[in-house]
Amino acid sequence: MTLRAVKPHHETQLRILDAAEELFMQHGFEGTSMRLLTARAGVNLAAVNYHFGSKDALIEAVFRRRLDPMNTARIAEIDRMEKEAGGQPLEPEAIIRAFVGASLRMIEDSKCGGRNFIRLLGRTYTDPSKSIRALIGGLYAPAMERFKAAFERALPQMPRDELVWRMHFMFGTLAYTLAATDTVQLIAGCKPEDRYDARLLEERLTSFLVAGLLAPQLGAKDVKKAA
Amino acid sequence: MTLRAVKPHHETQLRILDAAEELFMQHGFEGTSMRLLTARAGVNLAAVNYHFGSKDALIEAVFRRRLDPMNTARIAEIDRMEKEAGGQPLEPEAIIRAFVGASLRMIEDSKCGGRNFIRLLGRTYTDPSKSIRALIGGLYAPAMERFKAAFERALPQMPRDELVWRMHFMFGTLAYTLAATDTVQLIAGCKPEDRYDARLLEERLTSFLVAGLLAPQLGAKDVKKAA
DNA sequence: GTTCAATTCAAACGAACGTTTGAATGTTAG
DNA sequence: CTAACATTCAAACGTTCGTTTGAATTGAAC
Repeated sequence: MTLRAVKPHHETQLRILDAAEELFMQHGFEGTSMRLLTARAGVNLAAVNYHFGSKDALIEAVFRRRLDPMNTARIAEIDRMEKEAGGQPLEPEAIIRAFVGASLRMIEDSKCGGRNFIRLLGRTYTDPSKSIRALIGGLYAPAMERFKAAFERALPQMPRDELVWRMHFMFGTLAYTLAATDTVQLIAGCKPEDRYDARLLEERLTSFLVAGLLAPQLGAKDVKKAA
Repeated sequence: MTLRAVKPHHETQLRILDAAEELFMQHGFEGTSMRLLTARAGVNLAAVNYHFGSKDALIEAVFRRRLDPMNTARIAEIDRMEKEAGGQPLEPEAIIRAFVGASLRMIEDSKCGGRNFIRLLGRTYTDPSKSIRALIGGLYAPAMERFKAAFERALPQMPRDELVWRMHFMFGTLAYTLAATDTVQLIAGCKPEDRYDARLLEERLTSFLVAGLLAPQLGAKDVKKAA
């Protein structure tokens, strides 16, 4: 035929990755069997092992596909903002927005299909498997270091370990918010009507995180007393 | 024999619950097989089905054992504080401390063995299985409602949906902090030396959460713009 | 048209899973 | 002692898991 379909560097792999993203989110890694996954993707059972090698390798590929570009974009945005500021340290709020925005923008982008991934990612931070957490940690490490440096420049008066803990809290708030989209209903008393508005959520989340990051620090006596 | 061991309302059940708590935390529910679990507990393979009925029923029992007393204690503490205040609304910080303290105190109490449970609990909020999240949600519902009422009295000027979101954020921060005790190292750059000091952590966490709860609210224009 | 490598396919592999069974053992009461 | 019950035990149940196999099919190069 004259009009050839573009070669998608093998569509089978994409079908598998998309199905895996959705099913891993719904049922977890161990709860998703290869038979269900390949059936959903419309490919043969052996296709995963042929194209990816193993189920574990597929899991890694699922995360790499989205996480690598996302964290690269985060770092690039911080670099751009710092260059734009001309040596001046950034506003804490701007740094937070750069980090939070990258996740929330993926929720909106339905074409990217990243909504499933974001929820999957949120719950994988606390996955029982040590190897999976190590994988995620490794993929996040460069961005984490970059943001820590930006925060240190923005908040030179804050002790190092205090900053580490507050970044941990902020990271956790974001992760949980993305993962547990249905737990809000538990607090609210079940009203799923409130459709996810990523823009509004970003404002609420940023406001919360900025306040937490800049919260009054413990006095030396408090730390002493606790120790 | 004359000296009989006290009957612990069947020690086998306790051995199973303790082993389940530890192994569920380490490997997750699906990642923990009955054979490994019963071997760790030092009981026969069939003991779980005999005493609890099924693996799912065991999971529920693991949560009920700790969660019911914990949330009962939380509600009792709020009731006590409100009675002590004599009709006056409570300080937001006091409410937060009542909620956070119940979790963190269990970490310290090594006799209770609740440290495993707390970490297990933290990651179960985002468990893929809908039935498990429903179980946790049901066990939390009464305490959640009680705390929401206390917050509404403490912050009468805050819109209802704003409060719901901020409680969601606070709950998430706590859950993640408890579950991902090793992710701090990712941010800090791997230093497991800093042993968990629950008292100090409570101060840090409370300071962060109070600031977040009382953060400046979005202006009406922001909400309008986003919608 | 033939060749050759890449991919898909149906079928099967051994292992591990949660659960059940029926006999053996321990415990309590008459 | 014995009857009745509760608990433990080794063994097996049927099912599902991730993976492998070897033949069939496809698509491009010569």
